[in-house]
Amino acid sequence: MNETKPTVLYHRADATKTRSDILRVAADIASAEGLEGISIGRLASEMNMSKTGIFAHFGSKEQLQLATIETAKQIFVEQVVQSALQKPRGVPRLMTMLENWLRYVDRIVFRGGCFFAAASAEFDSRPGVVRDQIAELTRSWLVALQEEIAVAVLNKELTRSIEPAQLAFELHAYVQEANWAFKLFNDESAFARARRAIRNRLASASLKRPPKKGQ
Amino acid sequence: MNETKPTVLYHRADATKTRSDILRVAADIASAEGLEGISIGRLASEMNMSKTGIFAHFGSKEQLQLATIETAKQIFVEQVVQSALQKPRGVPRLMTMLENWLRYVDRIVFRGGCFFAAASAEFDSRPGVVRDQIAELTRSWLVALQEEIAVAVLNKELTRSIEPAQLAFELHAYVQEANWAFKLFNDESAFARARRAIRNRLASASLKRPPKKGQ
DNA sequence: CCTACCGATCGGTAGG
DNA sequence: CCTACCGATCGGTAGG
Repeated sequence: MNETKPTVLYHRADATKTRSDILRVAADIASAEGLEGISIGRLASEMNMSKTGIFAHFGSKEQLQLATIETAKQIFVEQVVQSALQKPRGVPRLMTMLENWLRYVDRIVFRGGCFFAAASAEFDSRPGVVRDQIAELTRSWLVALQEEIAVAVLNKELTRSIEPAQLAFELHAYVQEANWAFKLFNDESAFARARRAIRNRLASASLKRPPKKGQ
Repeated sequence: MNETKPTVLYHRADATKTRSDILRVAADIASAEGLEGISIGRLASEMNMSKTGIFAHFGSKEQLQLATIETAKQIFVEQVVQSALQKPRGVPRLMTMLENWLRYVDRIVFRGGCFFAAASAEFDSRPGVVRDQIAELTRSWLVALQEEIAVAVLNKELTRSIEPAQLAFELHAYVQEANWAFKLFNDESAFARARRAIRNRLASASLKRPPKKGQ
């Protein structure tokens, strides 16, 4: 079946490529069907490889899950974080982070929506290193939002009565809700709702002008 | 092992009781480990019954999942909805619904947090009747919030510029975020954050007084 | 990277 | 409600 049949040794470059191919497939499956859903047999058939061919790259299912999370993190950074780092700190960077996140969900970078939203819901009641890793990465995203808010306060873009952790909680809630509604109801308008919520919340937290009531 | 060994027929009342006992265990497991996590074998060992003893009550795993959702719905109505129906319509009832929900998560009615938050994240990418049922029940909770907001606007408790679906999106986002943060970070303070967010949002949407900026 | 295999567990059935 | 069983699939191992 295979065109090349390596006899004993494998080129390290090929193995690295194979590994990262496996992990991209794994991350996509995991976002939709869970990190427990990425069975080694399933990956094998999807990659046209033997089970042990997959297994050899990771050594255990838990290691496979951890490697999948690492891959998802790289994709997340690439899609959501990187371009925001070009923006001035404070509100502009904060807005870009949130907007990038919404578009990353809308563009279906992962079939199951935000990888970390799915993974954290799946593992929040399963103690272990997988859960710990998911929590740590998610925490650092929340902290990044929070730090940008703190900068915005220092810049006087936002009133100094703002508590960064509180505002980060609220803004993060909006985007998570958009992911949730989009996935569960197939409802594109969830993104517009999240954008509106963000805009209003930042307006009411800004010094510039008194917030318009209601909407 | 069992004290009573029915030979051929079973009292219908006993069977009904057994069924509901199975389903309460199933709902608790499902909230933490997913609706796919409630295997028939696992339920059998947890209930000290045979697999077919469990199976006979439902006929298929999918029917078991649907019955588990129905049980979770009853528990949700009992814990979150019922006492709110005693309150006057509009803002008082809305606040009670949200507060009951936060306490239902904090009190760990289900080991995995809100049953429907867990189930919707698990099934949002798995088409079928299970997903449809989860979506429908969740939708009706969102609509209930929305209707209470609409009443509050009619009552002039909230400004008429409020769009109920938008405000429901935001308030629902806060409580979901609290469940998420509580489960993932074991962080009790998430409830206080949600309460603060709700209070501020309703204040800025109310006619009574100009919202305080920031907090 | 492969074939061949392991014990455990899955949902489900036959028959009582 | 039970025992006894089915084929499929799980994570993982032996040996190459």
